[in-house]
Amino acid sequence: MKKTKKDKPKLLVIYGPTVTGKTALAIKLAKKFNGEIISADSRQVYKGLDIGTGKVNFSSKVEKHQGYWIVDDIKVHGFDVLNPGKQYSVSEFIDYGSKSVTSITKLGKLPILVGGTGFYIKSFLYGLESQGIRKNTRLRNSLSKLSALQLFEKLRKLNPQKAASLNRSDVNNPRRLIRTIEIEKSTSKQANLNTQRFVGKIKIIGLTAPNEYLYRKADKWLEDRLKAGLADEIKKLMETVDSHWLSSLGLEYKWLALSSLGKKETVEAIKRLKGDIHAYIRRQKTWFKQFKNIMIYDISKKEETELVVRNIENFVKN
RNA sequence: GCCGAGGUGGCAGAGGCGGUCAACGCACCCGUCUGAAAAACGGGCUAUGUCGGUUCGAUUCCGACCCUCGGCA
Repeated sequence: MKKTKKDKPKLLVIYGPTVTGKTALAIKLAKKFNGEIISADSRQVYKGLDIGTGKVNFSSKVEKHQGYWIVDDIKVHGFDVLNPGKQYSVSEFIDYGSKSVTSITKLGKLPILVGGTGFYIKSFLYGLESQGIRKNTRLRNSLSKLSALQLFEKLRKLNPQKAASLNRSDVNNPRRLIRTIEIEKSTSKQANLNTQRFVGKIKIIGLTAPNEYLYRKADKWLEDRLKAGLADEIKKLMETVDSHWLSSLGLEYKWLALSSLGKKETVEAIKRLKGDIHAYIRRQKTWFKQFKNIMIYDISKKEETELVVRNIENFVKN
């Protein structure tokens, strides 16, 4: 059978800051439109990070597998992909996501990409040119001792134009500078440039709400997770995983690890954690403008949430 | 009531022996983003308790008042 235009793959994307109910909506939509979910979340990929990453609501029926969960009878790809302590990156996400989309599409189902990691979603949809340029651990180790200023000088010698093009934020950002140098030093730079991206019909739904609304919801969410054993989850992880790795994850894994180690009073840690979550919500919101043709809905307004389903109905039937 | 200490931005808290004062952190707001992205990084916001006095000039010196915290009663 020949493929017609109708066979062009479709992808539904749901993006939004934490606590906007992305997963719950995705599950609802997956049931309604015969879909499967792909989690675009840099922390949910780890096994054992369940409560803190909010993989699912407590009321959901869950069946865990390596690399995916079945939640309320819906398959969610991208959970428990690797063990805690390991490194993950966008590049791996792109590969994983592509494979998942392909396999879901083959089943005749609708792939639904949902997550709060804007960088992953953007790269997946529009491509990541430098994807082929791998990380160079030895180089990174030696560069990690240098200051941002020193790194910048190094980059300027390698590629003055590139150095001059950096914005004020990146000039002071050691991590970004190291990566930029890494790309410059890559011997097969041109050959490795990759322009692969998702090809097909895309529908992007953004979920949001006013800051204060999300802050309140996030604080409540955290209190609930604490009652549900979040601290124990982290203590358990600390038995097998380096605490530096844990705290490099940020948010709950950082602050509760610190308090568990006695480096911070628990009350203080929770307070700071809430502040960090609020800041994270703000940062996530700035990603909305990175997506083309995104339709943004305010979840604090009931009318708008009803529009979402209708909107997607059109996309699916098209 | 008396004695002592003190009142600095939304909070916390430095400094300043009179000269556009005003750090850092937290909160809040805005932003950056091509292999760590819940990371990393950039920018912004608001202040000297009140009223007088001395002085060219007061956040800094003097006085009164108000308030807070200790101690004595």
